[in-house]
Amino acid sequence: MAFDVRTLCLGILSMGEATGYEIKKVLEDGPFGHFLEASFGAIYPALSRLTDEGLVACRAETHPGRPERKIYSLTKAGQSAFDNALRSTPGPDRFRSEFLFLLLFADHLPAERLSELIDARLAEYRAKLAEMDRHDSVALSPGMRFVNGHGRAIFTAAIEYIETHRGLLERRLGGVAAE
Amino acid sequence: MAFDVRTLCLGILSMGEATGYEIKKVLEDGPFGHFLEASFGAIYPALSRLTDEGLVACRAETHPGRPERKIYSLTKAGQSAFDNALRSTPGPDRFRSEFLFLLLFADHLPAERLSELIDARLAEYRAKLAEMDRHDSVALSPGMRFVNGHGRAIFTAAIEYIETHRGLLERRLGGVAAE
DNA sequence: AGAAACATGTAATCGGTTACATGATTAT
DNA sequence: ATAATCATGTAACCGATTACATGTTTCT
Repeated sequence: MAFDVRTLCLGILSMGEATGYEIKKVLEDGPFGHFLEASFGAIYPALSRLTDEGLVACRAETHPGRPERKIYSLTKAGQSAFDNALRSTPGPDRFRSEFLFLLLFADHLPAERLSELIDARLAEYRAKLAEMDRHDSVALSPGMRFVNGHGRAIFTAAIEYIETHRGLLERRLGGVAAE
Repeated sequence: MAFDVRTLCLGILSMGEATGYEIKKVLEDGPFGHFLEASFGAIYPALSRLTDEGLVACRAETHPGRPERKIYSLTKAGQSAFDNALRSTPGPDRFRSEFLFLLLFADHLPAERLSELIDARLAEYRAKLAEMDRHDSVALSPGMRFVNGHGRAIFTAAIEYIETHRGLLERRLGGVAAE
């Protein structure tokens, strides 16, 4: 079994019951947000299918005048399916960056725009880092703390690298050799 | 225009003419390999379409008894299409890691298997790092050097983090508090 | 008053992977 | 001998995104 949205749902539900909406939120704002994501259009159908297959159970809370709140939880079959998925060897990490692709061709860009781009990205990274710092003050399992720390380590390294080496791209007409 | 395989091909061809096969190789082994990839099944159709649209030109070398070698190069229209694509704002970085997902549930895993997994991943990261060090000794454009250095910075940080914090996952029964 | 959060779901579309098909040459 | 590299292409399939459809409640 691959680590697709279904497995993702199983994993999140193994931490406790949740609705589709909450799964999406935890993926967006939780300590996994920097390396996991899924859209509603993927989560809801996954949850239905998982229910049909008996891997999750669904309890509905009805509030008149609005959509039901469907609270999902892992069944025993779901637990063992997930433990099974956990036994498979994880595939390679995938990192794709349009930003880095752009920087490859930094010399095709106006200097001003290049600097803007770098500043903006740096700001985003700093914001993510701050978010991760916030996560760390919340009570987390060892796995989550490790993973959150990993994210912090990587973003810190990226920021530091970009800050100290951006001159390589922005200094167009030679000059003092750095590093 | 998004940064899809077509744009990727345009970008690589802007560095010089190449065949589909070579584009794939440069993506696999070149200094971009850690954040860009594409399969033959995506590259060849992209190149055909780009030819139909007049963004690349194709010159075929025929060698009797084997498939033609089709050498592609950017046309002027292709160059401006690429410069145009470069003007668009890059989307967010996407990083997905099944490995990290697995570590989230480290407590569900047998201790031995966990250690194996970490060791294996560490070895892979070190191999990638060594590859990047090799790339750096080759003459590279500033953009490529920056990007290659960025990869090195990130992999170095990841390795160091995992090495110094793996105890958080492997030490199951409490013990000395670290960090 | 208006935006954002809460809440679920479907359908069209898409970009891309995987597997298949073919076959010569070169290195181990 | 056998595997790897060179070399191009097609077709089936897939997982997922985006946009759409709907409607309440709460915050600003």
